[in-house]
Amino acid sequence: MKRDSGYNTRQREKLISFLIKNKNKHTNVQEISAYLSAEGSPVGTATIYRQLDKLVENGTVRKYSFDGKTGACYQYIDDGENCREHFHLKCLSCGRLIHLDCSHLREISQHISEEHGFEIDSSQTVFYGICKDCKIN
Amino acid sequence: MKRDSGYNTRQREKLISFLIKNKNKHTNVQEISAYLSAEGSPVGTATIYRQLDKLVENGTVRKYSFDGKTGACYQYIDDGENCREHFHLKCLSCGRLIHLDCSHLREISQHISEEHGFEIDSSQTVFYGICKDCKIN
DNA sequence: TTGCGTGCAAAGGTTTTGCATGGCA
DNA sequence: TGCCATGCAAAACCTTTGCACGCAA
Repeated sequence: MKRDSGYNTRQREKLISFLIKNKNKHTNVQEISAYLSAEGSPVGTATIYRQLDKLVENGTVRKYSFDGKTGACYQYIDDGENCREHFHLKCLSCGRLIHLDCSHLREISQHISEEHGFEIDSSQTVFYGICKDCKIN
Repeated sequence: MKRDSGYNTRQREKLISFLIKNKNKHTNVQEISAYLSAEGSPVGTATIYRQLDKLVENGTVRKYSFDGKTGACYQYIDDGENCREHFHLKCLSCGRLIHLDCSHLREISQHISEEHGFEIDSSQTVFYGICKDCKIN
């Protein structure tokens, strides 16, 4: 993972700083832009998109596309949690990202690989749905 | 399921006809519009969206929102035939969207629901990876 | 006749792109 | 100095909406 690729600009630092601070939730370009402006370090929208693209590319950030309507969401991924080994569940209601390490699920990769010839990249794959807590309410 | 709700207009018939003819694959508004125009029965984009909304509403059509970029995909749902839930595989290399209807995979939803209390929305969930063809090359 | 359906054009929102300028290494 | 990064504005897209007219029932 080439986390340090690219120049180290003020905009990039502010962006990553914000993403890390909000790594426990998903955020979007609008939110990022508003925050950075309010903080006195405005960053152009185009730049935000371009930086996010790179971060998604090198695995630092994960991108979620729910509805084309709402726009994409982004979330910083911690190095420590080895997210390549397990799957993720993203709650469409509360936005929580659940790390799911389950042997039963690991069979899925194997099955799809053997029977369908498709090699799943679990670091990019996210199951969307409604989590336990949100289902109750 | 109130399949016969609404007026029976020429536009609606042409649209449903096209959807049924392509029920084995995903289509989108652009494709629908182009086809109907080429066929000599052009239908306004707004009308297509409005009709699709209704069809999705009453369960005749399923809507998929993968990438905000590509726009939404739609698929006619047959009672009994292809109305079972299925998953999608998206090749990160060639971009192909593979439509995967497999009983083994259907267990996944059930497992995650029962063991982890998470209700998967298969219309939003996509497995990312490398497809058979791209793996060879 | 009634009121939903349609088409057009305009508006809305997100994301991308062109181009000149700025700034890291 | 050589490139990459940035910002602005414009463009590209997909989708929705307003409004007058058309048409099914």
